[in-house]
Amino acid sequence: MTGPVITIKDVAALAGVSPATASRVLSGNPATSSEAMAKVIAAASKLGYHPNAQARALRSTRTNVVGLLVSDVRNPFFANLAHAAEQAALSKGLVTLLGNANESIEQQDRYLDTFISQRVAGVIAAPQGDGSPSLRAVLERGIPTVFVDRTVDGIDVPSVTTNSDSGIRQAVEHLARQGHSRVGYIAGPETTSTGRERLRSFAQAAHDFGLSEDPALTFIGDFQPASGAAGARHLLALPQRPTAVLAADSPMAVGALSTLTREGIRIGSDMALIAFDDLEWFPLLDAPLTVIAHDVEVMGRTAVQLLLDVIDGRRPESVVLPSELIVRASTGTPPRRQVS
Amino acid sequence: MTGPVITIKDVAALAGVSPATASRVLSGNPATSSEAMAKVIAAASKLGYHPNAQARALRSTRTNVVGLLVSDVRNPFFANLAHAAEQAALSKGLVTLLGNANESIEQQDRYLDTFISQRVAGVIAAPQGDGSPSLRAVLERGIPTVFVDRTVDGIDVPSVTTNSDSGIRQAVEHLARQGHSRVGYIAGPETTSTGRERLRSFAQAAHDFGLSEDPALTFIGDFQPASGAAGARHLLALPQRPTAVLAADSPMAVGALSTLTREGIRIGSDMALIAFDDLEWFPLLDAPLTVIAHDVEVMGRTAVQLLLDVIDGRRPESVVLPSELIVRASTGTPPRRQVS
DNA sequence: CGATTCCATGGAATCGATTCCACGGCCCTA
DNA sequence: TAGGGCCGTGGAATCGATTCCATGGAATCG
Repeated sequence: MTGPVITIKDVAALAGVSPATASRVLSGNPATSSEAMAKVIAAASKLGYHPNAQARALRSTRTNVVGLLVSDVRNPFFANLAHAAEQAALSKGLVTLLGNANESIEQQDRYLDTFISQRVAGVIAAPQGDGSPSLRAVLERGIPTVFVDRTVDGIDVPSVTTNSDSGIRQAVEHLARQGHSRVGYIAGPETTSTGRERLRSFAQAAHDFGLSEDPALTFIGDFQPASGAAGARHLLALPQRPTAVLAADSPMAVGALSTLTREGIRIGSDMALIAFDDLEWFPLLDAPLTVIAHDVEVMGRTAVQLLLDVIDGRRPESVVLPSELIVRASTGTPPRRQVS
Repeated sequence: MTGPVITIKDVAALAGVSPATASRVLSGNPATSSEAMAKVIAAASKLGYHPNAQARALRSTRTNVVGLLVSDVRNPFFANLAHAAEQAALSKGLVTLLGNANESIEQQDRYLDTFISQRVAGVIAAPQGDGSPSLRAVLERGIPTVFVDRTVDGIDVPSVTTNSDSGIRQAVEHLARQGHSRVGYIAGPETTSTGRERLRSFAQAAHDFGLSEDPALTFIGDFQPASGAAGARHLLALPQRPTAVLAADSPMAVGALSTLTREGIRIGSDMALIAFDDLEWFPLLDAPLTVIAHDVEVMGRTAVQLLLDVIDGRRPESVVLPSELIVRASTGTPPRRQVS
């Protein structure tokens, strides 16, 4: 069943050199003669040698594995982020161990513990909560870490995040100009920095642009589709319905959209809708969706670059990427006069 | 910078036992006294001990890491599959190393080599091509392997796949009944088993139900959005346009949808459209999309179960899951009479 | 031409855990 | 009471690679 295991000794024996020399050749150490190099390489490929990463990592205390912790790969934002980061890492010779926290702090910690045990070269995380024990353990061990998309208050590591505030202000201003005064907001969970920040931005902008500050207009969701649907149901059940809805991420926007559509409400005329995050199919909807967009691709690549900087002992500055409003038909028409 | 590294010796010393005993306690070996157990556990948690997975794997030649190779996490089908498999694996105590082949055989091999070097406990792969060297190396080493979604001709490993044929026949029959006779097909690449099988099913069904067998109606894409758009452009440029289009996966369907919409073609009335794979937002489109659906969740869980069987030395039967047509408005109306 | 430096090489220690093996204490039975 | 079996424990070997250190031969310099 299990084939023969080829070790570096087998390679060395076939090449007629010592394991030490074989190791030097195979790990690119310059102190080797070209003839030894040729023989070792020939022997390795002849035997189909695959170095044992465990043994290598154990001795050299270095690995080429980075841990990437996201909250849910089914969220296209994180799928794209994971893809971008993974491709960027690969191009630098690093492979990615993907952890899915499932928006759960417990699962997040489970993966962080795994990352520690695997002695990963670094961690890129979209963290939750406010500094779980496992997250602190990662940092205490000095494992190079960067945050992506989200941060944790009081933990000072380099990060790449989106400035949600500008996009949200643009969105609120846009709605206010269209004549909306009651705008529902489906927020992310308060255990995430993005959930908190976007809510704060929305509240501030609503105040600044003279929208209703009725607390019932805010529904706290969990960044997943079902809570978007729940949020929409909540907003529809209010005695005074909002005329526009802003959702703090795209899965919740999809959930809300689904509920609104099922209730026979026409997006763009009966109700305006704006999503945070742009997806490639949002323009294809009946009423193409107005969104607050940001560049996931750049975010992923930047996170890898920051991590490499940290690994190399530098102390890179955090990066904040812009967000901007893209107006489409879902906010195309002014609100109907309130029948009330 | 780097914190102190806690080894099992430190734990043993604090607990007042030998490293051997500490190891037995920490790895659940029953041959330990309850007092030793208590002391070791107390010491380990006091020191914040995280076992070195490398050392453990090196000695015991077992790991709790499984490699999951998909072609593109940005494809929601694979994102959902990865999520399902990862959650199922996690519940069995396994963590997942995710590889993204990006529909490229070269990247696929790169990850497979990494899996070998990492000495993963098993591999779940959606393979490409026909048995690349790295794939053969995985199998020759006796690494437990299962295929998911796709297979490779001539390589006999347990797999969990979808019976696309039934769904495609239903789709073709449905279109034929609606009066369509020229149906365009945007196929997957011939380097994948799903690409080949679905094309074969479509051709056979087109023949059986009396549709045009004009080869120009088939466009070979690569399962990615851009090729769906290219396929749509190709079909629109034909002297005799088709009245319906079937796309072999959802990203290509989205690409096609995007092009068709931009060209001012109304889905459901000017042109029927069917996608393979159902996404949660497909019902939300202007013309909700008719799809051939299958259960990704079950596929992911089943793949993990098969892999565990193989790891335990059993020889499980491959599983074939059903697919079925879900009719929505995108194929709602019969084709317009050909103006030609 | 002798002394010094340089460099490729091999031997052996090492990383941190697991596990084989031997040992000693205890209980049970003859 | 003596002998056999059982069980928890510690010492030491081991996994496969890297890397320190010593060595010997070639090259360089005065």
